[in-house]
Amino acid sequence: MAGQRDEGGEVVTSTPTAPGADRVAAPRVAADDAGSASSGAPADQAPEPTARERARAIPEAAVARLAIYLRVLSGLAEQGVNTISSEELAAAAGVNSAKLRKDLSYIGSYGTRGVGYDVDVLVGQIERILGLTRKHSVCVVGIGNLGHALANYGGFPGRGFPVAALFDVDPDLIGVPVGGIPVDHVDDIPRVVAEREVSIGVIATPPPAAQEVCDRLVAAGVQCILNFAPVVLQVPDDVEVRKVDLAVEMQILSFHVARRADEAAEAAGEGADLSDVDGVVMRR
Amino acid sequence: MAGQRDEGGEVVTSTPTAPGADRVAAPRVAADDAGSASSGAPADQAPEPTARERARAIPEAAVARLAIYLRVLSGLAEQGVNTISSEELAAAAGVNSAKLRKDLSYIGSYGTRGVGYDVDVLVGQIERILGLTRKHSVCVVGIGNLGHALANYGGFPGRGFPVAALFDVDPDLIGVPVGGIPVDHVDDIPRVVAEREVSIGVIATPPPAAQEVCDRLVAAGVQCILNFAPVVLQVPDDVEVRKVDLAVEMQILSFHVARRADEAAEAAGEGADLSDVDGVVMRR
DNA sequence: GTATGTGAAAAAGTTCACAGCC
DNA sequence: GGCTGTGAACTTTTTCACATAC
Repeated sequence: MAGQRDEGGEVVTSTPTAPGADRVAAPRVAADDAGSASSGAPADQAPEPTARERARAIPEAAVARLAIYLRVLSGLAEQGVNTISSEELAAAAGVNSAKLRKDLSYIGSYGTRGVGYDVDVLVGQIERILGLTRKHSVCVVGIGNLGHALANYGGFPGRGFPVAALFDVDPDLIGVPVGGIPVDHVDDIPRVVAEREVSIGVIATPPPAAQEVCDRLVAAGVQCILNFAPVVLQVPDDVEVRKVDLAVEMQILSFHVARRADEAAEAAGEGADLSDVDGVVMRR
Repeated sequence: MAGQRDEGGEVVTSTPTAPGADRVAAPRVAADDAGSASSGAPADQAPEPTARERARAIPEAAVARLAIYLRVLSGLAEQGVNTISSEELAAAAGVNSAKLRKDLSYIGSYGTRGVGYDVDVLVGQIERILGLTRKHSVCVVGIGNLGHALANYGGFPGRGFPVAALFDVDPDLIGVPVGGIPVDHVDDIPRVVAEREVSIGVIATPPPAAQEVCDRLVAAGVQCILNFAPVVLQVPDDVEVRKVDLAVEMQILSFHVARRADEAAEAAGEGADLSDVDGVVMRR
């Protein structure tokens, strides 16, 4: 049990105008010039799923879960576990096993029937699909409390995401090393981002500054942004934004506290009603 | 445009065995304990949908968005805006207007056709639904980099979430005030949580400690947890867990970077195919 | 004329359940 | 006997489109 939902941040991307086109194999022109299928990318016809196309077909929700499976699997690998069944892995990841198997099926068939999955193989395949075989340099903008904490992670979660630059506007901070990296002025974003090939920008500024910082990052060529500022960022379609929003998280919890209280109240009422029905008057 | 998805954390709750039962209005007997109608906002009076029952019916996904609308609306209210259309509000919140209207419809009908919504009314209603009319005391466990940052928010995002207690295991930290609140030892969780009526626990410990801390919080009666540790927490069905997972967020961004690169490559390949179709043999 | 509120349709995501393979 | 991989059924969420009300 312990059903789990997961999913995070916001996605602000290419929003395909034609809905559903996402999962469908490239439509293209109907006229398939049969034989002429060139070696390069034989989309239709030939099976050959090609990691490329497969990546396209992975539901957004499954991607988030793959990252979790990866973490669980890495832990298992360290403990020397070699093989695991979908049931076990699902339990460890807090999802049900059918979902887990379906998620894994999006990336290919790497299990062995009657046996389970090889942990190392799975780790490798998920890393490949998530693009973790490549390093993604990160910059953090806004070196306040949170920015500090982020910078000090020194090499973002699980490595593969080295922090390559820090930015702020505070003159007192410029040049000061935080987590080993000197802070640059936000005006230098274009130059530094280009020089250090930053591909992911993390925004940890106060809300009023977030949109402008975002615009600068985008202008500098950053296409992926993780936003901690409680602001809805407006970005071009080709930029991906995910957000981490404390206030929203707290308020969702608040909603559930309230709902729970209401249910309790309701249940009490129901109990009372039933008592009445049963002829019993005292409640509880 | 700029379609947005949103949703965060994980939900590990009551998982109703009967699917779909969630959305159904409480069966109950008509007999509603009349008097209990909260004075503040006499909703519809006539059929009395009862905020209680309605809250049950709000899709999880909509709740997260309501929190965002609330923030946008609060900003507008401060700017002196009195009325707003679904189209405008949707744009500001980064969703499409149909979705926004549907989301708002879950909480009631507070708009005026041909006009739009009264900002203050909407703020009030969303706050009510999210349970923000009540204060929810928060405790933070794990006063490291992140815990510090969280404690220093001093009164969590948008107030209504006062930080009432801090916990750690480090003897050097015990008694030291952070953000004005002295740190207690995790062994004191039961006592302090009860005394200060903490209803939300925030876990910012290193991964290995997270599950145990979680168990202690749950044992102390905390039913809502916000987890920053990169660990899948196992909790009873009646406890709500949401998580904020840096590594997962980064990896999802990584996936999109990779996908984007693949698409670019594919597009190049497709161009070549088309050349073939056109009778042109040379690619590129 | 304008904009909400909402049924009905479409899409996305989840779960079931079992054939297929070890 | 046991476990994966997946089509099909089902649930949830999103989008459409328009009657309804101002």
